[in-house]
Amino acid sequence: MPESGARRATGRHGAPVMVDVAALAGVSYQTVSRVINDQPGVRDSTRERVLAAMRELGYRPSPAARSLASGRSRMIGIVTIGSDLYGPATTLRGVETAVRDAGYSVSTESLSRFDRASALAAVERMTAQRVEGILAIDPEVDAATALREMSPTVPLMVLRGGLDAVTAGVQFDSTAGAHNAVRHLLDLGHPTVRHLAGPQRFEAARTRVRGWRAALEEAGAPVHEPLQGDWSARSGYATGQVLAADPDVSAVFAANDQMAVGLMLALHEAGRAVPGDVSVIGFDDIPEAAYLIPPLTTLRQDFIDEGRRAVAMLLAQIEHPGAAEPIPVRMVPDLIVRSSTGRYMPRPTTGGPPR
Amino acid sequence: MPESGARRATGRHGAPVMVDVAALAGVSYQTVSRVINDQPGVRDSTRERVLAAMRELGYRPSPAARSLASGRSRMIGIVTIGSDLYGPATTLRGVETAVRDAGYSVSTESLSRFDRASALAAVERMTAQRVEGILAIDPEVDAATALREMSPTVPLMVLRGGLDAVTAGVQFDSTAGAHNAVRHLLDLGHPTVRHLAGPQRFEAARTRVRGWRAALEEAGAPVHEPLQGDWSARSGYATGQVLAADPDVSAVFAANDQMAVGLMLALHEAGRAVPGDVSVIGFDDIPEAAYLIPPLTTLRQDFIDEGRRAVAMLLAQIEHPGAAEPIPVRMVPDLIVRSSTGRYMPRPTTGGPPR
DNA sequence: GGCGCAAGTGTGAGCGCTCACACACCGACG
DNA sequence: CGTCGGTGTGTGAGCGCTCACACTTGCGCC
Repeated sequence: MPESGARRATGRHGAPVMVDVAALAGVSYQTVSRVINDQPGVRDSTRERVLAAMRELGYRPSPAARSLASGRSRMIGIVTIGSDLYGPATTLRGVETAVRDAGYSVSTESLSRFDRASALAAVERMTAQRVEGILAIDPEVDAATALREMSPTVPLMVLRGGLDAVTAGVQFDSTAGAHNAVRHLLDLGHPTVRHLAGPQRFEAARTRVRGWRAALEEAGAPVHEPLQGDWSARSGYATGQVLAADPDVSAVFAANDQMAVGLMLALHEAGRAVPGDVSVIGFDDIPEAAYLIPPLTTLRQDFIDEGRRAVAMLLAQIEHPGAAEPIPVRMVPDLIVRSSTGRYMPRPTTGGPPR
Repeated sequence: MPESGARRATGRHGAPVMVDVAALAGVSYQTVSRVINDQPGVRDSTRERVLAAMRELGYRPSPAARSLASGRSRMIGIVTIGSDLYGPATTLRGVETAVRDAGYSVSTESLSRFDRASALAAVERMTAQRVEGILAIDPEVDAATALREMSPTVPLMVLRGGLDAVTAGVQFDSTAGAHNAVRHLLDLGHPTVRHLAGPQRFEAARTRVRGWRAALEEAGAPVHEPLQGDWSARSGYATGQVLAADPDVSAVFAANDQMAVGLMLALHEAGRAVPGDVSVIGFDDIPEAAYLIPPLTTLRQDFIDEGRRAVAMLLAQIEHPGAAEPIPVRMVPDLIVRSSTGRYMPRPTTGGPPR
């Protein structure tokens, strides 16, 4: 005589387990298992009964037991550079959501520095956790190389890790963004465009340099050595002071919005108006970009979508090992024109007639 | 005759398991288990031998099996509001690091909206994953209430969730920050300070309002109704336009730096100089704050440390259930004075004698 | 009417560990 | 010199599931 409604629990730790559900529903535990994994071969009426029993007991399958018995953890490891940077942080959000939507759980690790050593250590920890796949977001270039060279026990996908080859089948091409930024400035009449680059240990930074250089060369404009920043407003300010001192500078493409912030302050302090004297363009479209003084022209990238697609590839790889030629995917950021860029105004030559 | 050096593997899925290590080391699996969990009662020489065997085989214990057998997942769930906001994001980093350092693994869930329903759903999912404790960062106030009311099967800690009571033993008092911000402005001679508040469904926003109001009342300064923003630069801009139109406004305290960004643009566009006509103070000290035009005076909070302390409390609660009176912890942010705040300058009265 | 066959259901074993013991072995004690 | 109590080690069982089967039914078929 089953005391229906009573919350019995057989499990050592109090929670109801599969046999409890089975007993309540009057079936074997195997049938319960079939229902949980919604496998075929269970009569609808039976399924309903099992479902009801599960609900009544508040039963939830033990992930540990499932994973032990099945050999599958249904967990994806995400390793990312944990920073204040808009790009990686946003990509992470997209990736996490996509993974979870696919029914996997996520183990995230945010590295303060995504170099070779920490990459390897992180992957090591992920492996120990028995993840079924690893997604690396924005590793430094040498870290990406190390990851690729390592024989991975699980599918590994590197997002924005550089090189032409790719681990898990996609290759995002993002030179287009920088190219468009420069094109925009050139179209505005600027003789050339200076570049405030990100740290070259990141592929995203290299990509921007390549796009910038290509656009310049295409247009036959002079190419000055890019200045080096570290993504921060601080570095944008420091290099901005250098740029501000050069009267020939009329347009600057910063590799991200944060550096553009610092750059604009340096320009402002030097008495050079934006966009009157110097046009500035950023990259990323951080939420504040539209509210800077002046509102910043920039490029918006769909990080969420990028993350989503990367996840799709990774999961495909997990679920159907083998297969899949690397598919090149072109990421074309949108140019958001605001007030920090304007027509080229030749500066009045000292000692000569203006204009 | 053991073929030492050979990578044998008994496990169904290829990886070496405990008995493999035991065989190689010439002990029983139980001894291997003792070594892994570094329990006492193993001779040093034996321990060494086991360790060597583990290394040779590249053995890593199966978390699923451990957790199934021990009933402990050694996993902490973190639920947070996943946004571009500096505070929660930074706190999350501190929390994650602290949890991992304590030898637990982390399951993070970033909610786009941390309201009642999503909070409950997230906790539900965490519970299904069998986490041993849950840490909620910056839930909306009603979500915090719901979490507290729910009978939690595991220790639950709410960070910045408001109310006076606390779930897991700490109570962070952060009214001091807002108080100091206002005090600073008052000391500069401003007759009063307007407040650009964050969304009141967040305790952090309410806290700032309380601190602001208290400081004003203490000083006997007039208290105007705070304006409502939503943490974004966008909303700061919108409300900033209102403020800019009021010639009596000489000092504004924004509940976060992002809103201050928008506010400053609105002021600028209205031709009101910062800090000449209006002083602005923010909150959080985002990395860009020092590079805005003008560099923003703000309050810096040690989010990392806050996270660390919260984790310590949670883990204490997990490891020694019961015990622990709520300990009030006072968070006193540092006032970072930059260029967006200045002495009060009475505006020239139209038609009357100046000053 | 006995056969095959599908659909639905149950049984045994085992995933890789930890727990609670049981068992050796050693020196010290009366 | 037998017994006690430690210290180190091994044994049995079982955690809550999934896997690979084996087994029932009911049905249409020759």
